[in-house]
Amino acid sequence: MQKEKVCSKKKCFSPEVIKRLSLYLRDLKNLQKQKVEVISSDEITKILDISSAQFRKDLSYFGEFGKRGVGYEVSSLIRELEKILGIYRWWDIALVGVGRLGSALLGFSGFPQFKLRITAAFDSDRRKIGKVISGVEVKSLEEMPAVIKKGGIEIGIICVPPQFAQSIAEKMVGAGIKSILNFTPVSIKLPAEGIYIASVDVACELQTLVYFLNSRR
Amino acid sequence: MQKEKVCSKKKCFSPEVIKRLSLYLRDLKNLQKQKVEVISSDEITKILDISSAQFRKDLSYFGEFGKRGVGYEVSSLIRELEKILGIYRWWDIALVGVGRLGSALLGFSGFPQFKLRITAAFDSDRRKIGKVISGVEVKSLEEMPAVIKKGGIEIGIICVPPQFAQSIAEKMVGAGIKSILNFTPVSIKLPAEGIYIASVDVACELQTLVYFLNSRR
DNA sequence: AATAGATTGTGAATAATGTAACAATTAAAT
DNA sequence: ATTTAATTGTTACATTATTCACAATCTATT
Repeated sequence: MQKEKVCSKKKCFSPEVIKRLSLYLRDLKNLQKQKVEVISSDEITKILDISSAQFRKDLSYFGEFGKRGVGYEVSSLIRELEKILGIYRWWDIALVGVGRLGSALLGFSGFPQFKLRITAAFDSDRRKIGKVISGVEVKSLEEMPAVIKKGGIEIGIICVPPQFAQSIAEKMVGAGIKSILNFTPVSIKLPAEGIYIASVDVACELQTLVYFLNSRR
Repeated sequence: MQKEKVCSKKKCFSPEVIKRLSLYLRDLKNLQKQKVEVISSDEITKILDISSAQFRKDLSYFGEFGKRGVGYEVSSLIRELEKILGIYRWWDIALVGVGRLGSALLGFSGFPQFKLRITAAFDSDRRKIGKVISGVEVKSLEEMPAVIKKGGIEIGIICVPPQFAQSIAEKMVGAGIKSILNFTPVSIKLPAEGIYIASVDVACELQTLVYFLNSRR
């Protein structure tokens, strides 16, 4: 992922645009639950804490979805964003490392809303293999490549202990995984082009907060 | 947090610099475990997948930590980064919402390395109150303000169901919390100035991956 | 002591990103 | 049928972030 640019019909834009788009979608769905039917760029960006120009510009890369003088119809903008983001079919996910965090993710209720589902889970610990967690059977690591290939799974989540992250990532890519969400606190290096890696490092997030806390004295 | 700029002795820089600094620290510690004693900006940024100029520039906002012609002494750069990031004392954290994710975070082993520790946990579920998870006793939500005040806790983690996130955040801030890590899939709005909020939304991260997967066809 | 090779720190140049401003359009009010 | 008020889509502009490029400095070698 990193800094490569993306191009649509209109122009080139940064991956940040896509991140924001999925935030827009999230908050629009929340608004829909609150029975909001129409919203202006000004109102929604008050919630999101960004400028209304940015919201409009982000959308403009993909088309015209609002009505001048009126705003955006929530339900139709949701549909359009889902189309843009690829939420028109279910996306299967393979998770490796069924520790505390892995188990928590297996039970995460926020996935179906976005047509995401973890359909396979793997661990090297014999005691975990065979267990069913939130409806998903934990399989042995040896089975991973076959299961990923057979299921055509393209998304992987890594929550193994850090020392195994790199080799698991390589195995995943070898089996056909095209993008990875990495929860381990290590940088993963992949030689293959076109594999996307996103990382979540809780300690790093907190450290950033600590810096700002500390700098205010 | 968002887009406000930060200033040190030298110049103004974006919060992104701080995020990278904590990544540098993380990877330097990993290198130290591998007995690497000196490293050049070129070598470390190969691991990090950024340009060496960026690494050097990021550091330059805070001082000169390398030796020309040689590189950076790993242990001393770690010390300097810890100083910059505020890792010179322990930082206590209050966690609200002891569900699957909350429990996972309570047991997360990556915190002590960065002098972070969750010292208080709260939940509204009577069945959870009184339980001890990873050495931390779960207390009732009603006790939260007093415990936060008494302990001088300034960092909060929110992993409650989304509908409660906003009010929990407000309560936390009222009790003295200065920065929040939000794991719920909602935008939190705080009127108070100078409160930092970082968010981790797993579904959004995955959606971004899906977009890139999908756009490659 | 001088030279060669390596690597930092940083000002200047470039590239990317975000914002402002306004014409175009809509709907409601008169 | 006009006018008014609202709000989008987009171009031009401003700001911010990243990279380049090279003088300064260090170590090792001759």
